[in-house]
Amino acid sequence: MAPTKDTKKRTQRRKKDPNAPKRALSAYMFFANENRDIVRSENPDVTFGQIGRILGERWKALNAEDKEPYEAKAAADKKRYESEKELYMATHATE
DNA sequence: GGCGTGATTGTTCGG
DNA sequence: CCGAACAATCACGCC
Repeated sequence: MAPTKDTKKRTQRRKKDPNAPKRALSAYMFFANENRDIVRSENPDVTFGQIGRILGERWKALNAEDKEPYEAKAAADKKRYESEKELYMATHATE
C-alpha cells in the first residue's frame, strides 16, 4: 500500500543515523531543475501557488521518454547515495 | 518471501 | 529561514 500518508506529516526530517547517507534525489528533482527555469520562464505570472501545481502537472505530462533524462539522473543520483550509504554501512559495522 | 516505514530530495513563493 | 504543495524514491529493517 501507499506509504500511508496518514503516518504523519512528511518533511519531518529527523536524523537517526550517525553519518546519515541521506538517500538520493528524485526524478522530480532533476526535472524540476530544468523546469523551474523553463516553466517559470513561460509562466512569469504564475507563482508557487500555480507553478508548484503546474510543475507537477506537466511533470507527469511528459512521457516515459521525456522523463528519461530525469529518471536517468535519478538512478544516477541514487548510485551516488548508494556509495555514501555503503560507506555509512561500513563505518556503522566496523566501528 | 513479502511488507510497510520512514527518511530524503529539489523547485517555487512569501512574511 | 522554513514550510507547504508537487512528485518520486527506494533502501532499510523486520517477522
